[in-house]
Amino acid sequence: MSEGLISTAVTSALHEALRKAQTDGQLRLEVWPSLVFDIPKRAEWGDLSTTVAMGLAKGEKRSPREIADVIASHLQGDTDLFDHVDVVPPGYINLTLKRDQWFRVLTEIERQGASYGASRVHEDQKILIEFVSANPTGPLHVGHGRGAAVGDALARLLSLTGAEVSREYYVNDVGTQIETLGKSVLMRVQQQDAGDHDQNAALPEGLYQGQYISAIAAAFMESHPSGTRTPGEGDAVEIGRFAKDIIFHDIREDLRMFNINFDEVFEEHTLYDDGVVQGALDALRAKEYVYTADDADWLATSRWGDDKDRVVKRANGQYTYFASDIAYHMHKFNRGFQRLINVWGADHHGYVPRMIAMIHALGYSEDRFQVSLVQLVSLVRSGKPVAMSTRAGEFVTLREVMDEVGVDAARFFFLMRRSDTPLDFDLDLAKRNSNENPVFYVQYAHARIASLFKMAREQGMDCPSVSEVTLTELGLPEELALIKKLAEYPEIISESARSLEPHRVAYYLQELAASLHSYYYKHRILQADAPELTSARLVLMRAVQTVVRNGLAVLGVSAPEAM
RNA sequence: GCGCCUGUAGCUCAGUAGGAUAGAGCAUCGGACUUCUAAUCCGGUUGUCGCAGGUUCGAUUCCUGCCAGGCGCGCCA
Repeated sequence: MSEGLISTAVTSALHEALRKAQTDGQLRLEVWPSLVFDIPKRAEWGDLSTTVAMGLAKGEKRSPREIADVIASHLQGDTDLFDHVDVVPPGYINLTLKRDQWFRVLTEIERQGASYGASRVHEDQKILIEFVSANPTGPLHVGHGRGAAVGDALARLLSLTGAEVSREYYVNDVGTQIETLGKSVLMRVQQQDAGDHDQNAALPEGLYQGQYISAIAAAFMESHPSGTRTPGEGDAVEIGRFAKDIIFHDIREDLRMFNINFDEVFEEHTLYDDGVVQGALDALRAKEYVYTADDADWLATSRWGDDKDRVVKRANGQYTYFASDIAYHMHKFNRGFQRLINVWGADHHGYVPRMIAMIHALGYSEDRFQVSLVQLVSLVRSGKPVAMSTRAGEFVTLREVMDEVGVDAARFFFLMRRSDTPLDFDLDLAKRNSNENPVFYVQYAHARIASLFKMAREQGMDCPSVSEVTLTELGLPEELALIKKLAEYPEIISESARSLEPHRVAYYLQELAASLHSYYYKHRILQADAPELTSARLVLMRAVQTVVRNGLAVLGVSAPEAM
């Protein structure tokens, strides 16, 4: 788990201390403990602390205090690393590092630049992240936007931690949906053809209601000039395909504008065209996981904890969506992906157990499949919720939100809460240019530093490299606090990637920005009469800027040079 | 009825692979602009971590039961 420079050094020191205690016969260590550090809540508890002694007490049959003393005595020998080591009841070991150790962080950030935070925790994993996958029957709404932001951030996090990641969009283009879409457009075409221009009249229950249907109808009539005949029922499928192409084109356009690009768009119909569905079901039938009952075909998902078995082929001969999903996920594994991550709306959570059962049926371990559930977004304006009703087609589109608040604010807001909790998206707040707005606050930290460098250049100062400055000039508590914050970043990234929780990065950035603003306000950086101090501070500022930029990049938010 | 998620300060939310006196932003009150961006900063106030048990040296975190809210429970997609 330890990925940062400091924690790597401290972990190996602790490991060494335990090993020595063992060879000296002071500790038995029949089970080797996991070496975990916390950042203490209070400064007087040191830079890092570990509860390892408390965990060992039972196995060693000694008090945590005694064990902590033994470990601490060995750690104290490492005078390069530790300034001092304290043991505090009931058995905490609190570590305070030499200031020089913290300065190494600045060297590391300068050396790694945009790669600072990267690691190899997911090395050799080939991961497929499927997200958005909205049906091409209407424009993307804000909920899709949140899923898009989350999926993309997960992709960035996982590839930053060493995985080979593919972003994929699955298009449901089989079944009744496209036909329903076709019927919806057809009705508007017929209306318009009959000279009825009241496009607000509701369509029958079950059809798509939005304004975009009328627009597509108009486009259809333009490309299929009338005069020959009025389109009828038989044209629904053709019109459906026509509409799907337009809608999907617009979806891709919205996503491009939202700064999200997919490596692959996977169309459901190819699973049927290429016999993948049939092949998957045959294979499962050979293993006796698929059986026939009541004229339908079932997958025995209850074998793996699902409430009941699930139909894959209906009595009327049609396959269910689940059948496509089985084939699709088998196909994902067959393409060489070790790990599959699906980002879904939380309203689909009931579908997860049968998916997990299916993964077992296909012969894979369930830890190779994860679903990240993304909860609803409610828009708030002037303190009041914005009315949204999918039924009446009155949803707010992703495009509208992007147009109103901008891509950066939208992405940051979608990612600043844990994705499995509902999100209140305050449109007024997202547009505000003040510290109340977290996106602004973080971006401003970056811009502020950029502006500082501009000013420095105007005064003939370039930002020096770490090796050229006297780092001991950085003696203020706020400076050390900033460096410690920067040192945390690699762990934030690896934890965020491990737990599939990008919001941790958003929180971290707000904390880092707060430390920066506070420091910047209190202490002047450019001081003509103190060139050594100025140089050291510029180096620190550049490190902060690098980390802010890197963190924003994980969220897909820009880091402006000026605001 | 069954299942999943959620319940932490007035509001919006972090924190929880068990650890020390539970945090942030907003709101509110009071301060700071001869300054590299005051687009900012500093300080004060705020808690039965839904309730009740259990496991543990130690529980907001794990287990059980309840309460409240959301979502889901088709040979729909």
